[in-house]
This record gives sequence, C-alpha cells and structure tokens, in this order.
Amino acid sequence: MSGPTVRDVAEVAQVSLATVDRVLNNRGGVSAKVVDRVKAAVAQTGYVRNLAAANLSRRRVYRFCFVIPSGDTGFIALLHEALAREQQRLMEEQVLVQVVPTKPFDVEDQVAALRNLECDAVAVMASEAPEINEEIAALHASGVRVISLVADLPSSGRDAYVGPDNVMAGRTAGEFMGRFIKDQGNVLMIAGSLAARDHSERLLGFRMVMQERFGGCTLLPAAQGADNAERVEQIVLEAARDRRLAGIYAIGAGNRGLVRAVRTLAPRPTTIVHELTPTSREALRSGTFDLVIDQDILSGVIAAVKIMRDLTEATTPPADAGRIKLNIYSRENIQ
Amino acid sequence: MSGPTVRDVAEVAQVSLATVDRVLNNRGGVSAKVVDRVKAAVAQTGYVRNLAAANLSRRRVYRFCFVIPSGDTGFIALLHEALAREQQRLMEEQVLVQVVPTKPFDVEDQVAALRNLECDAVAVMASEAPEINEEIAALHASGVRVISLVADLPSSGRDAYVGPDNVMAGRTAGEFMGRFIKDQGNVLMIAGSLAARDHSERLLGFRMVMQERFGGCTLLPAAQGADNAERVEQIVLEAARDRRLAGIYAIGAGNRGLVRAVRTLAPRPTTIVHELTPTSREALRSGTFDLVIDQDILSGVIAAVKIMRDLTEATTPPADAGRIKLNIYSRENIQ
DNA sequence: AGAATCCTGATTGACGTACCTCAGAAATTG
DNA sequence: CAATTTCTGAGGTACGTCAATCAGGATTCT
Repeated sequence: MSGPTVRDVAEVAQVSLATVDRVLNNRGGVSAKVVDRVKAAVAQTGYVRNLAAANLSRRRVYRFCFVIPSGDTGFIALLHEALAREQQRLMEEQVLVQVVPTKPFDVEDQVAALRNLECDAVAVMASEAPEINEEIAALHASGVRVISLVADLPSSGRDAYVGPDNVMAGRTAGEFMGRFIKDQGNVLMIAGSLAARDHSERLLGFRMVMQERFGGCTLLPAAQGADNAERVEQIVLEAARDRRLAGIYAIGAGNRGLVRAVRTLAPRPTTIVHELTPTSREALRSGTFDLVIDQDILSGVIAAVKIMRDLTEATTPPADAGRIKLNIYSRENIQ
Repeated sequence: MSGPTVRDVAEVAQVSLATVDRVLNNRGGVSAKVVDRVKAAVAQTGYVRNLAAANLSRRRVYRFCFVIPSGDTGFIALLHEALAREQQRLMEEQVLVQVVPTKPFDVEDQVAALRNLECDAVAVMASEAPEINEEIAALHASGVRVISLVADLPSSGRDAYVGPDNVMAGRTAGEFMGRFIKDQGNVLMIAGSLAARDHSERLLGFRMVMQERFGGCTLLPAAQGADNAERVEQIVLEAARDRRLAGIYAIGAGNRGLVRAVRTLAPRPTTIVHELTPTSREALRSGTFDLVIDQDILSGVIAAVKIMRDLTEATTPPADAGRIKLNIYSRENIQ
C-alpha cells in the first residue's frame, strides 16, 4: 500500500541494499553497469524515497548564520520577525539558525561580525564595501558557503543571491508612477544610501522607465535619506516648496517621516514606497501612500535556508531559487 | 538537539513510555491524576509529536482528490500543471493525489465525479449549483473532508476554502482601472459565468470601487463570455463601436479572444485581466494588456494539500491558511 | 605472482512513534 | 479477606532510510 521500498529496488536490480543506498545517495564506488541497473529498477518499481523516514534517520544538523543589520522598525524588524518565526519551524528539520545583528552602515562592525563564525553557511545583508567583499571571500575560501540577502554583493564571490530583482523593482515603481501622475510634474526620488546596492539598483530602474516612457515628468536629483525618518521628512518638505511636486518615490526606510511630510501637503503628491511594514500599510489604507512594492521577506528567508542547505549538500540549487517575487499593494489589496 | 521526545515526557511525568503513549493517543485506562501529570509534562517539555515518525510508524498514506474542470489552456492548464509538479514532491511525503477532471460548466458531470471517490479529502473547483452543494454535503457526511478551490461554495458545508479573496480581487482591479483611465469613459466588464462564484464576487468588488471612487466612469452592463475566446472577442468588438470605450475588465478565461479584439482598437482601451498565463503574459509584455491580477495557483495547491492533511488529522488549520495572495503584474514585473 | 585497489554484499544500529503483550501493583468490590 | 477490576510498567517489534563497518571477490598494477 505504501509504495515500493529500497528493498524492492534491491531485489529487482539483483543487488544488495548497500549498493542501492550507494547509488541513491551517490556515495560513489559503484560500477556504471550496476548504477544503470539500479536506476532502471527504481524506474521500474516506481520507487520514491520516503522523506519522513529519511529525515528521521539522517540526523545531520545544519548550522546557518544570518548576519543582518539590527533595527526594530520597518523592514528590518519584519526580517527579524520572519527569522524568529522560521527558527521554530526549522528546529524540526534539524536546522539551527543563528542571527548575528550588526550596526547599520558600520562597515567595521559588519566585517567583525563575519569573523569567527561557526557554521556551515552564512546569509549576509550589507552595503557594498571592499572590506566586506574581502571578508566574504575569505569566509568562502575557508569552506563556508555564503549568500547575499536582499542587497547583492556580486563582486564578493558569494555563492548565491537571495532577494528581488531590484532593477525590476525600480522599473515597476516607475511604470506606476508615470501612469498615476499622468506623465507630468516633478518627481522626487529618495534613497537611503547609494552604497546599498539594492537602493542604487532600484534608482537605476526607476530612472530608466521614466526616461523611456514618461518624458513629460521631470526627475529631481536623487536625495539620500540615510534610512532616517527626520532626514526624509526634511527632504520632502524642502522639495515640496516647488508647487509642481507630483510624485515621490521612496527607496529604503524612514517611511514614518515620509508619512508626516506628505500629510501636510496639498495637493498630495503620488507616493510610491518599498516594503509593506505597519507604517506603510497604514499609510496605504488611509490614502497617504498610493502604492507599496514589497518583497515578501518570509519567503526570502525560506528560500535562503533552502539554498544554504543545497549548497552545504553540494547540490546546485535551481537557478531561480533565490529570486524573491515582488508584490504590489494598493489600498485595495492589503492583506 | 532535535526537540523533546516521548521519552523526555515520560521522564518528567515520572511514568512509563506506555503510559505516555496511552495518554497521547487517548487509548484510555489511565487515571485522571496521571493524565494530568503527563499533560503537564508535555506542556513543560514543549513536546510536539513528530508527524514524520508517527506516519512512518503507522504506515499512513494520505489519499486526496482534486475535482477540477478539464482544459488545456489558460488558468486551468496552469492548475493542472501545478498539480502534476506537486504530485512528484508529495509522493515523498506519502501523499497520493488523484486528479479527477470534469467537463466545464456541466453540473451533472461534476456531480458524477464527486460520487464514489475513494479518499480522505477532496478539493473541488465548481460552479454554484444546488446539486453540487448537496453532493458535497453528502460527501462530508460520509466522513470525507471537502475544501473548495479558487471558487468558494459556502453553502455546501465545505470544511474550508482555498483561494483568493475574490471581492478584494475585483476591488483591486477597480482601483487600478479608475486611476489608469483617469476616471472617465465607458468601462466594459466581461465575466465567464455569473454562476461561478469567483466571477460574480470579482464583479461585485469591481463595481463597488468604481461607484465609490470613480463616478466619472460609466459601467456598461456586465457581459458573459462563457470563458470562450470567440465570444469574448465579439463582445469587445461590439462594445467598441461606442468611441468612448476607455477600459475593459475581463474576469475569467478567453483572453486570447480579448487580445485579438483589443489589438484592432485605436485608441487602445485600458485592459485589466485575471491570471498570469502565457497569453496574458505576452499581452502584458507587448502592451496589449495593462494589468494582470494573478492568484499564484501553485501556492494554492500547496496550501490545499496542507489543509487537507490538517483536516484528516483532525487538527484545525490556521484561520488564514487558505487565503491565496493576489499578485499584481504590470509590464515591468513579469517573472 | 603478489600487492594494491576497486567493487559489492552482508549486517547492524540508530531515528521517534505506534501498537501490542504480559505481568504485577493498586484500588475496588463482594 | 479474597476476588475482581483498574491502572501502570517493562519490553518488544515494526515502519523505511541513513550511515557505517567488515569481509571477501574481482581487477588492475607492479
């Protein structure tokens, strides 16, 4: 009733259990001829590994580290929350996740955090800096698998990137911005820091679309808000002195300041931001924000763990495994 | 390391393994005092039954049926594809999934399909009809757990619904339609069949938003395209005789006809459709469609299986487990 | 020919739970 | 007090896979 087992495969292939095991878990040491026979037997019997039994038997414990900025608001808070929730579930799959918080924008601290990690794989969210790239390269050389999270670090030699296509995110923002503001007026772009690759890529994508298809708008010079609410608020208020401020595209954190600023303006500029946080959700619902482009960080964490497991098992993860989907939220589809 | 086991519970409760087993699987024959002690020990240790080991031990195989319309195009094709892909993975978890295709819009055939099913749980996608509701009620009474998929059947007494909030889907479509067409012109709505609850709910949501916030538009009477490309094409061409056709909202299938029709029109009306299929993806990319509102059917299938398993285990699934997210796609974020 | 290497078989003990039997202790009954 | 019933303990086997060991046969090399 419950399907064929390794025993049946062994019988059909005329080999021992040990040999079937060697083939199935490719441990090597089996001649090509026998390998073929076993594989044929698997196909013939329709054998499928019983995952429950496999997990039960194999008691390997994976040790993964997440090196990410600390923070108790916005997206970073959601990331920590998602990690905490997943930790529970992952325990049951013998995955131990350790979170190593770093000081935001502090390269030295982030480098220090990457030192002396005791684990099989690391997921890093950091800005682009040569020191960090070097540290990651060193980690990688010492046998630890490394993936970049949310913001890619392509020149670090990381094994994989888990996060959204940030150029696409920016392009998407541009598309909706252009249509919503009817292709006219000034548009303010606020990034957190241009050193953060996710921010600069979004900016790039946004600019591209606006220039390609919405030439009626004027793009103001990109401002840097340092993910700081007060800074962001000031930037907006300053830009709003010009009466033709039609749209605001906010990349990165500091949305609370953005809400405060936009609420004082009349007419209210079309506002598009990233990441569905309690703040942006509320602003969306109340009509202060017009669109939120979100990366589902929980699915990102899940994907990251999966890829880290694949990497430590030396099985190549599927090519698109790390690509997190972009979710678009308007006031009508907040969930 | 990998969580407490029955052994730990037994030790804490100062009883034997056999007694813990008797309590956990309530086999009776244990005094109230000891039962309490064991339960306290469970709470104290944080013991959770290892489902994998349990299923392994008792050789349980889940048998689930998906009763869904047949079809090799559009959303239904994607659904079948997703099921086929999941089937592979689910075999490993001792879940046997059987797909029972039904003739679309054929109530009699769908009722027949629901008869004589040999399984633990069924997922049904069907129109609303009293005969179907009755059949589901009968199934349910005979101990089979039933969930509705994509289109809800609330008065059937199904155990759960897995699918998007279709009113929300319609409202979202309305929100973007209103903003894109700048609140003026005629809007054509094409449903497949108003008997399909997902269609009627989307229509309802769309109408609500348009009336609430976009009073400048005129809603044409809702047309029924029977999920048929030719029908849909004709409906559009007819409505387009009026020069003020500013927008089209297409619920349900038949998008190939929609593409053909819209391509002949100038100016091209703003077109919003449902489900990201090869057809709608291509239309989005080429600029024929403006927005696609998609339900990720793969995640729907996964959620459905999870819920069916919970139901057959008599553990109540989390309240929001069946809610599939809505994904919004513009030409810039197709993936 | 002898030694080294490679391939395969046979066997064993986990993993955590379910389910069974048998025996003995404790509590209840007549 | 003896006879019964109720409760509990001890121990075992099974589920299907992983992982490891040991031993011996077949090849290849020197």
